Amino acid sequence: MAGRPIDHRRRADLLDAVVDYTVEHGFSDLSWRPVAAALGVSTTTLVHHFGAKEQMLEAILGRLRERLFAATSDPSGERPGLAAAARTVWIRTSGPEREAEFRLFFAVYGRALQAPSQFTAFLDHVVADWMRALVDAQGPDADPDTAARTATLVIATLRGLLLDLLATGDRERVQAAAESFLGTLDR
Amino acid sequence: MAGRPIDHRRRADLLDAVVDYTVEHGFSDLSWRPVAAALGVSTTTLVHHFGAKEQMLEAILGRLRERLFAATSDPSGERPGLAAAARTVWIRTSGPEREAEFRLFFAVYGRALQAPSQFTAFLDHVVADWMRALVDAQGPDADPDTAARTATLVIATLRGLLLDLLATGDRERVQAAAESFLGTLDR
DNA sequence: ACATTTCCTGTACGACTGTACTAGAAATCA
DNA sequence: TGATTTCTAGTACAGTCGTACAGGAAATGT
Repeated sequence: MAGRPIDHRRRADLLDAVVDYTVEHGFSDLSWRPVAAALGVSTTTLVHHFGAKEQMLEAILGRLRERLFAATSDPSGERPGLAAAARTVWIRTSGPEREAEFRLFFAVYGRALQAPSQFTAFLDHVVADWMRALVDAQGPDADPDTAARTATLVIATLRGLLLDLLATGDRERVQAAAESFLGTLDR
Repeated sequence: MAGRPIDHRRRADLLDAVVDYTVEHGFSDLSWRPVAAALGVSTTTLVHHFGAKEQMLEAILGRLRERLFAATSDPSGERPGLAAAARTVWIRTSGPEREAEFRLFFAVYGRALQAPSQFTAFLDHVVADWMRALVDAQGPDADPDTAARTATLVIATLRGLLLDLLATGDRERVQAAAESFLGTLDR
């Protein structure tokens, strides 16, 4: 009963590097050998830590979700109301810092829609996570149905605007539409 | 100066069948041999008619765009106003008949965002086509800037809602949000 | 020191990829 | 009929894919 202990940090570091590579090089053509070459390790090292390729994809998606959630969620425990929460989310998602990660996000989203059984974890969270946050932002006194309807609308609009921005790069037009929408939430 | 004439209809029929296959089997793993087997032809037949694989992908995307545009655009030359136009678009896009095609649409959209240089034709049209239609629906007297802003918002919201619907299948919640949004356009 | 487990590598194998090449059948004009 | 072009199929080739296998180095408990 002994042996070398499992190095969990090693796997976490590798996963972070793999996610970085995926964000930059895309997700559809991902394969062991180019990733391993970019990280300076052998393909068998990656196989050893992640098992099958499908398991590595799951790990990548989970890590990506952690990153995007951490980047857009507000660490402060305050409850600033729906309008302010939506405005914060838009500012953080539309900024150029997270652009590459959101391109990957939508690439995964689209692929998940065509192969739902292979991306159940992603699809279960892709709407529910933000729904929870935006419903909470409306306070405990809001009517649940209208709160859900409003949260749905906010998520859809902001994501649709982000799709437009990433596709066209026309920040001026998209930003004007976003401000118009966010303005309606203040009332 | 003779020879067998080029059979353009043959290519068009093959393309339609290939698009059908792509809608059903997805777009990321598309390759010659499975498609040819499904159509009952040889791989070299497909190569002969489409050239390189990248050219076939372009042809598929173009044909898909024609289908979606024909399915959502209103053949009547009337000008029913923005609210009615948006409502028509939502009804036609959210119906279950076109679900598989829109799953493919978003899969292509996501992939195009990660490899923009390979999908310039798609990205050039993905917003502009609907923009033109929704700006026209507002009539020639509308202020161009506000018309563009409103059209941008309508496209983004409807596409975001469609993303939600396809991901969650929660038609009741999404439909309620859509009606709430479409109601604001009537004023 | 020794057994045991993990970490990492190199190699190998079958499956699949895009596509170039060859060749026969079909359809046209001269 | 004959020349010419298209259509279709079969074959082959180099490359990539995921991953199974064997073995050496490192790190632990006994």
